[in-house]
Amino acid sequence: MPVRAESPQGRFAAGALQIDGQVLLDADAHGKHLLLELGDDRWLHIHLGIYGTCTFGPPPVPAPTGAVRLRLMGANGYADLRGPATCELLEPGDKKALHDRLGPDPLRADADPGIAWRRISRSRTPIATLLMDQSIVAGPGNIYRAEVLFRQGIDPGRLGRDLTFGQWTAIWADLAALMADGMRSGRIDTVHPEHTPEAMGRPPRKDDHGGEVYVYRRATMPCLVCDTEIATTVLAGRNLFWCPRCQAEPDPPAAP
DNA sequence: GTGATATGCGGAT
DNA sequence: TCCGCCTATCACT
Repeated sequence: MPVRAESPQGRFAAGALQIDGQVLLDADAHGKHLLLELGDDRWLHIHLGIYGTCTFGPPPVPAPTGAVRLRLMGANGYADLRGPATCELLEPGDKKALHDRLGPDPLRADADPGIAWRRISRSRTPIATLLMDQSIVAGPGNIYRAEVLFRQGIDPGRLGRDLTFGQWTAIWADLAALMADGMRSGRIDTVHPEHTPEAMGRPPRKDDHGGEVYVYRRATMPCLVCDTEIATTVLAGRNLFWCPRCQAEPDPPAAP
């Protein structure tokens, strides 16, 4: 079944023309990169970046609203892509180069966390920064890095080489579980059932990013577990959040 | 209406 | 380390 493609916004008009009428053969994802196979070893490469969205709807296909970079239409509905950082057609061989520059993805069956550990265990960079480096681990972003470090009680400023293998194994397993859950639900929830506001007898929360979290964007709010004020700082241009008490380790590293 | 902000990242400095 | 990309949303006038 061929797919219809168009670029109402116009910025991907040439690409949409090449896609229009082709059969989508396969889909692949590595970290934050989505890849759709078009045939002849050609793949459509999409990365949403920080702004991008992809929305889906059933037929009938409505007039596009907003800046729709790419609209794909099939028998069962349509998909609208807005504001992606990347929307391009890859030439043969480009896909392999993409995989090669990305670290293991906790959601992929072929992922080898040992490859990431080799980099992390030799690094003098804070673990909170390493977890955002897609060439080390592919997939986690600013929410998961803050939340997984909280859940594992790890100081974000701890250097990669000061992390124990056990801590890394726990981080990896937790990321795999959290991200798989996020894929299923379409939102990021990281709070254990016993720490939900209801279970703790607290008023309901109003986080605006969609999910229940421990520390992300909760600066100056009390920690859900110990009531300590959540700390925040800008690390490598991104807002980092952590609980100074729950994530204080016996051998205190410098603040990030 | 205006401005700040956002689950990211590449390139310039 | 900072800037800019690119779009939508929300708080605030």
